[in-house]
Amino acid sequence: MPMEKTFDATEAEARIYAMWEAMGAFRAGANASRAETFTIMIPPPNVTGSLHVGHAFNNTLQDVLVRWKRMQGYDVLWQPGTDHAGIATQLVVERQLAKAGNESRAEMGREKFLERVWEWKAESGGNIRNQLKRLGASCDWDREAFTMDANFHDAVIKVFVDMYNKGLIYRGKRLVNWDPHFETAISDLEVENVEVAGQMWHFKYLLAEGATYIYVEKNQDGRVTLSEERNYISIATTRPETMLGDGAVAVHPSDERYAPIVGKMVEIPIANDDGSFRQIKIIHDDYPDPTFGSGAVKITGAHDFNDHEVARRHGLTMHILMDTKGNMVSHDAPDNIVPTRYRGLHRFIKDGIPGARELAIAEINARGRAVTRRSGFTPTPADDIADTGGVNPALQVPYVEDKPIMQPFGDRSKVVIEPMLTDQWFVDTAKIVGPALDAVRQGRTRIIPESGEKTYYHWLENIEPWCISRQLWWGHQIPVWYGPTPQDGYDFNRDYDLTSNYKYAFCGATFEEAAKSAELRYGPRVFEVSSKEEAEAFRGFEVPLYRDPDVLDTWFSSGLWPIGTLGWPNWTEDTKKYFPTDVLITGSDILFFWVARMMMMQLAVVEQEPFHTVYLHQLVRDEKGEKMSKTRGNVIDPLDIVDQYGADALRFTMTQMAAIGGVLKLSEDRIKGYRNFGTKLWNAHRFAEMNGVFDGPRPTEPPHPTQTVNNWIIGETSKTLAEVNEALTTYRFNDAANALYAFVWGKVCDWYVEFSKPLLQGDDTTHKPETQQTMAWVLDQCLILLHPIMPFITEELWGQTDRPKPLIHTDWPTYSDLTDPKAHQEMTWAIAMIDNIRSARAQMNVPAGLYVPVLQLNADMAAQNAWAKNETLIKRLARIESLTPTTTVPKGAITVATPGATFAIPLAGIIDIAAEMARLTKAHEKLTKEINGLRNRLNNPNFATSAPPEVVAEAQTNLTARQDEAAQLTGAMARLAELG
RNA sequence: GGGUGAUUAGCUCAGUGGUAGAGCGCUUCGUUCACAUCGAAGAUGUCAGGGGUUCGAAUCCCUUAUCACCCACCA
Repeated sequence: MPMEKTFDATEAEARIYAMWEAMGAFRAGANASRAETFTIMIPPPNVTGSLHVGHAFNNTLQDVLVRWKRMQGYDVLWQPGTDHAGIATQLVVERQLAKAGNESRAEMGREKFLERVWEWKAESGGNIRNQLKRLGASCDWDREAFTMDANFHDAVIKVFVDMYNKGLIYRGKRLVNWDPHFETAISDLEVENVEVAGQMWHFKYLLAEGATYIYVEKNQDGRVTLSEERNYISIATTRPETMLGDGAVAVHPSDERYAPIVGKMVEIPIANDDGSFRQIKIIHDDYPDPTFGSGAVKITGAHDFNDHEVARRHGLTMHILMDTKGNMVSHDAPDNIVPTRYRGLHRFIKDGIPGARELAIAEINARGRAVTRRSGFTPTPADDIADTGGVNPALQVPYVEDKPIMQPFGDRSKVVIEPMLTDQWFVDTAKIVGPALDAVRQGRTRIIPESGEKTYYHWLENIEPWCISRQLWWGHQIPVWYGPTPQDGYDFNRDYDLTSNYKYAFCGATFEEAAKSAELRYGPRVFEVSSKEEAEAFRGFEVPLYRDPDVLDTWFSSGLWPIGTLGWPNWTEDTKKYFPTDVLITGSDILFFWVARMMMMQLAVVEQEPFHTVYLHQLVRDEKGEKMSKTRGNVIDPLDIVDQYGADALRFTMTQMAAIGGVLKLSEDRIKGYRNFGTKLWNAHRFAEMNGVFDGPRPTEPPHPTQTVNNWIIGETSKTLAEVNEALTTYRFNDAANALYAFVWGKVCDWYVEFSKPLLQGDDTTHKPETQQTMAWVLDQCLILLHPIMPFITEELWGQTDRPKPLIHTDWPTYSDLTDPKAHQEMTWAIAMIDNIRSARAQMNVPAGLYVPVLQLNADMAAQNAWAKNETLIKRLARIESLTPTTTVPKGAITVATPGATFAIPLAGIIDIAAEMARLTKAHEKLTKEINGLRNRLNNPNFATSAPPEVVAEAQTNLTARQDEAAQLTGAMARLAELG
């Protein structure tokens, strides 16, 4: 049955993928003919996720490598799987519950809620897998892993316990980024700063007991610009509500303005419940910048990262002002410093309800402790902010503020992050960072592009402790149980997050394990309870231990992805065989989140690098270079592309654009272009089929034909193989795709198929069969070489004939350079001649279909030979009727100069002499320019002595050739001039 | 503030010392003869500006400008 005119991607892709799966084509070790392994771990997408263009790009590149290596006979494992994605997943399920009007998470309790999450995972966790399949991803799906699988969980817990026992994990009260919406700590890396128009307020902090000082301000020349007696220090802040927790006011030691009052006390301008004002000290610290604001900074140790450092240096009390929801704390504990009227208020205006900030401003304003603007400040209309709630606008200064926002990953909401002083678990990264740095520095792991290494060093060399606890339910629960501290009694009645109440911690993979160490302290009286409330209820009985309710940061578990998916902590056959893996392919945006952590953790756990190469690919943007986002409405859904143009077109486009570095701007026009490429390949096969090329057996070895064209295309094929190998070895995916595009379209279709027509369509008993054989072989090579990038259409074309194996398991070729130098030279000449004749004809408006007689004025041996051997082909492609040697050129002929030969096409009456003269002049000018350039180089004595000989020789050859051509043109112009 | 990278054809981008490239778009011509998802021909460049190294620079160095991203951030 003859082939269809085009490839039906939708129908064929599903059928072919099913065929591959049915035969187990993707299984680890499938088609392995050698012992070496090649392992890639998929960067696990969120289990909540659906495929976006970033995934499509990332997985296309992985699949290209995997298919290439599999065809080469490596024992290939591409390990798929998904990440449980703590926050994102918990949120999805919570929203679902709310939507369905179910009990909330809090109402249903931890156990029941987790059941719901697992149910949800079972229902929709497989979406992304099916989407990856549509792309053609050849993962070993039988091994699909999940970061909450039982074995993976064991690995995670074991690592926690080991690291805990080695002192690499500790619990501490630290200032962390706090998400008041989810009420959990988040990683520094998850915070994104967004510029917003904010305000800065200036307030007077009065000196205690009516003290005064002379405030002197100087300009840069040291001249006094202001000198007055003051009883206050001016403090600027963007967050007035935090002044309730101030521990001091800091000024820079070099700041002369405040030298007289350092060490004195000032009053916080918000009254305590009893009407008094809390007093704090003015201290010296290097942190304040004397040139910014008033140069004096209020220090709120519990709610600002910089202030926190200052407070620690000076041993200041850190007053916690807010609860886990971002409201002012309302409990009655004696250490609550918040005045009664502020308790329970949100920290700032929300839903139109004024919060602590607005109340504070109003009170301060009423007391006249706002600082009016100093001279030199010109108010603008923007200063009159609408929602000031009766506040004197004079004391507000507009200010561009960087607000920390929860990074808008997936479904997470944007919420302003609050620095919070809480008890959290940390990895002491400084202790494990060394091997991860050395691995890259010493080249055991290479990062591509190299700039990634610099970024990697920069971050790791300045690494901060890693907060790994999250106040969520969905995730790996921290394997630590708390027991009572004897001196505190059984005191669990304080707020878990907001107190420094120490509890004895016992770590173990299971309760039994943790209990063993607990018994060393308490004796054999411990038992497990499910919560601290329950522990409280058992006060006075035996010793109740309750498990830390927090879970581990998702990145802590995904940091173990390479080894955890391979069976570790057991050293299984798989672990031994496939670990360490080979290459990690991922976006540069998760270099710190994930790559650096995998390096640190694998090295800490098994002292091996998890992979030898990290390829950081571009981030995908829209055609304008903007991030794709739902709000911008510029999202390209890769599955829409697959539906419309087929997976191969998308894959080829992405591969072709995968240059090293930069961003990838995806546009639909390109995809369309590469869909056309598939059609072109398809039609070349159609041509072959119609010409009996596939009638005989397919040659598996390069044929040895007699015809120049056949030898030529075999040589070109071998060059392409070398280019593709080189490109993929060096991760230059775009080079591989471009080499194939240029070969298949530019060489095979544009020239070889055309050249082959007279041979195939004649009935010569040697030329025809050898051309059929050669074309069959060449087209097979096209399919093989393209398969890693365009697996579907190539497999479909491969299957047009009976084959021993499907293409996916066909051996990647190993032949080396098959170029026949004579064939190469002849074809180069023939192509140049055809190009030149076509060009001259087109420019002189010779009808395209018209066969013309051509006169040969002169030709060197090579040219004569090339003509003689390929006369039929050249005549057909250049539309030449006959070639006649001659010494005289008739009137009204156009001249065509070609390497080593000059031709004339007599076109009396057809041509326009002026146009021909213009054409020749233009060509001559171009040549002259080149000749001058070459001559200047060669005439420079330093060139001959300094440049490599082959460069000099090449320049000389080029010069001779150009001069030759120019001379021919000059002759033609002279003849033409005689006519005119 | 620190870091990294970018600036090449109308557009999107390759190109790490040896005659400036691709795709798309554009212009002209052309469909019985694999393919109009096509073919043939053509036009288009101070390789951001300035300086330096070199026989030779889009490429290496310095500098200026603009832009992008990452990290840290001024209360």
